[in-house]
Amino acid sequence: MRKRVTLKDIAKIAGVHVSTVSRALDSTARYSLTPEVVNRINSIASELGYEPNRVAYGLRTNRSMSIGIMIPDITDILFPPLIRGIESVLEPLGYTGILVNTDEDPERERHQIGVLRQHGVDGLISGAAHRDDPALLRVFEQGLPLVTMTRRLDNPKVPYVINDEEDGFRKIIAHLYSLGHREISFVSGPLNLSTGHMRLQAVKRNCASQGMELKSEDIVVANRFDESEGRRSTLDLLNSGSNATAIVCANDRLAIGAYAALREFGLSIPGDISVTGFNDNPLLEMIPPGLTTIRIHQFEAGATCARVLLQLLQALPPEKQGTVLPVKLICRESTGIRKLRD
Amino acid sequence: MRKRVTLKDIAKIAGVHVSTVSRALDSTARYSLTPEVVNRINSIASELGYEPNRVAYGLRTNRSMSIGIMIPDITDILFPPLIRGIESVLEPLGYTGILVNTDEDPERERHQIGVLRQHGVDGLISGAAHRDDPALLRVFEQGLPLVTMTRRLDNPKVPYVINDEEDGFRKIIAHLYSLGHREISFVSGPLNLSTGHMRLQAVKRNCASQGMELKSEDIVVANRFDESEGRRSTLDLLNSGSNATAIVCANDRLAIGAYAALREFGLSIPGDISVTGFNDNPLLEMIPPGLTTIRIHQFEAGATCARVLLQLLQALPPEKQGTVLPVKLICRESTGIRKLRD
DNA sequence: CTGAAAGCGCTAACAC
DNA sequence: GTGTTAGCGCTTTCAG
Repeated sequence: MRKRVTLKDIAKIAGVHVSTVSRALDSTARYSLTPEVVNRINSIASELGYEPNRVAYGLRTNRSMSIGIMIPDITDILFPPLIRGIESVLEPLGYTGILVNTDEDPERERHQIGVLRQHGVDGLISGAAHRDDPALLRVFEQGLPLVTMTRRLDNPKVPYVINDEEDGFRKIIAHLYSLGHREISFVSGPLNLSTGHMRLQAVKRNCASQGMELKSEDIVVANRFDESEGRRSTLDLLNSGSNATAIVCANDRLAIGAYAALREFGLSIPGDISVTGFNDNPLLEMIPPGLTTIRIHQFEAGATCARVLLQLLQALPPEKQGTVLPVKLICRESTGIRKLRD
Repeated sequence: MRKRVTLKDIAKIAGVHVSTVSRALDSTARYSLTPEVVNRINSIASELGYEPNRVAYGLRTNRSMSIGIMIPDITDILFPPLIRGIESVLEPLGYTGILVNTDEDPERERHQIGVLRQHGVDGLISGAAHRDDPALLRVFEQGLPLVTMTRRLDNPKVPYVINDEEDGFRKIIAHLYSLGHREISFVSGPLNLSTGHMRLQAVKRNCASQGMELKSEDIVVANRFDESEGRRSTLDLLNSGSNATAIVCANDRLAIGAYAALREFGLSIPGDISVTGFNDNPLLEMIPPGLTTIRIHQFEAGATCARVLLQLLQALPPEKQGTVLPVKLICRESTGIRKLRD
């Protein structure tokens, strides 16, 4: 491979010292040089196709200009837009992201954090946080800038950006109530994730305040936020002979699983039973009946995380520890007026 | 932030020289030391939570242990599995991936290549290659290990891993023929991409050899591999009054767009017209009618790319310049026997 | 305004 | 077997 051009190469040609070249190429240090020499050096640099060596820069300055992005699984349609959001604010500032998957496995997460450390990332954005997450907590305590995305730790000190789950389920419950539903069942996400936990709390609270029934037999907890668990959970619900007229799901993937289960039982949506989701995955519109759900701002969530991290990187105290992004109810065809009892 | 533990710290405690510590921690250099001192150093290192500084390592050895992964847009469901495939082989060897999006924009691609260079990536996997791609060609000529994924350059020297598009469309055309179809139309992908170009050639060739008609008016070229272009292209086709009884699409997303267009025309699939795709996106099964398509091995494609890159990194001549992965026909409900003319 | 020199943390000859 | 030394490419004091 052809050798890279270095400051030394430029210095030799320009007949100046490397430190002069370094200054000429650094917009904040340029001021101290003769414009003439700055121009000469710049033109030589671009002629030679000089690319600064960030590895050397990083060693010297202890800033790698890279940030770690941790995700449970990039294959989940939820995460790519978040990543683009992060990129949209970090890239213009010269940062690059190193992406790793944790598969919700704490051991793997620990390992990946080590890898990111070794690379000297300047900060960390985690979309893979668990409520109790010793590895992330240690990162935080060691002072490496960290913000969690879409999820949060139980520990309130760790900066986070999440969606307004409370408001989302308030809207869903109110919507169902207005359609005449008085007893619902809930397919919850895993409770070791803040999303799982908070959504369950939100549903309980809002049912109570609306005067809707949510029996404990009508709550089933999925082990993962995915279709197969959505199907399994819904089958459990159906087999238990519940009277609920609507199934509220903690996210869209669970709801799609619920569709499958209901189909197997020969029940129609929303004729026999209504179903709701959370997130508003883009492909949803193609899957009939269109799912009534809550739209979150994925791209914006990523971008906000990046902005918060940026403040942390500049050692500014973040404006606030946690940011809660607004959400919106999207009504489609999966919810209808309560079926009359026969 | 708490200062990182360095070799020097360990050396001081162990009462040896840094180079001794370096050797003790390097499994290939350990042999030259007393087992006793190796053990002592290792235990001190793990006690202190030593993490090697890859930036320093990289500067010294000129190997960053990172590889660049270029993707048009991570938001496209096609790419995440490829990335997991790459990761599955590179990660165990200690490599990490730096992911960048190009949005099919050559200028952005050029920029991202620069960024990756600056980070000193040891190699590059591009899923964003264009048939004529000066920027990638330059990377190749400069000797930076490079392999293109799922797509290839026209220049046959650049290593690539692609799917067997020829065989895929052979299977599709044969399938349609067996259902009685004799005249089809084709929604092609962009011709500046090898996938677009090769699929068009494959369809033409296989129609000819089967004795099926593919009029030039029955070919419409989409500007992007996405749903909106699939819809637009299909509308063009329908408005032109073609006699084709099946619409072959260059990928699944175009086919989903075709579904929308046909729905708007009040045509039923496959009653009035059959539709086929390519790729077999996982969510497809949920969208009725189930799309008949070609399944490619996404994860495996990524993994294969990584393996090829690994050979290149060890300066081994790759076993072959190009790898073509097998594909499989998946028959669902979007194809049926040819509608009888009225 | 520019040069000299030190050093970030690590590896790899080369000594002894 | 282990220590010494040099240096990867860069930034940043300190001189002059």
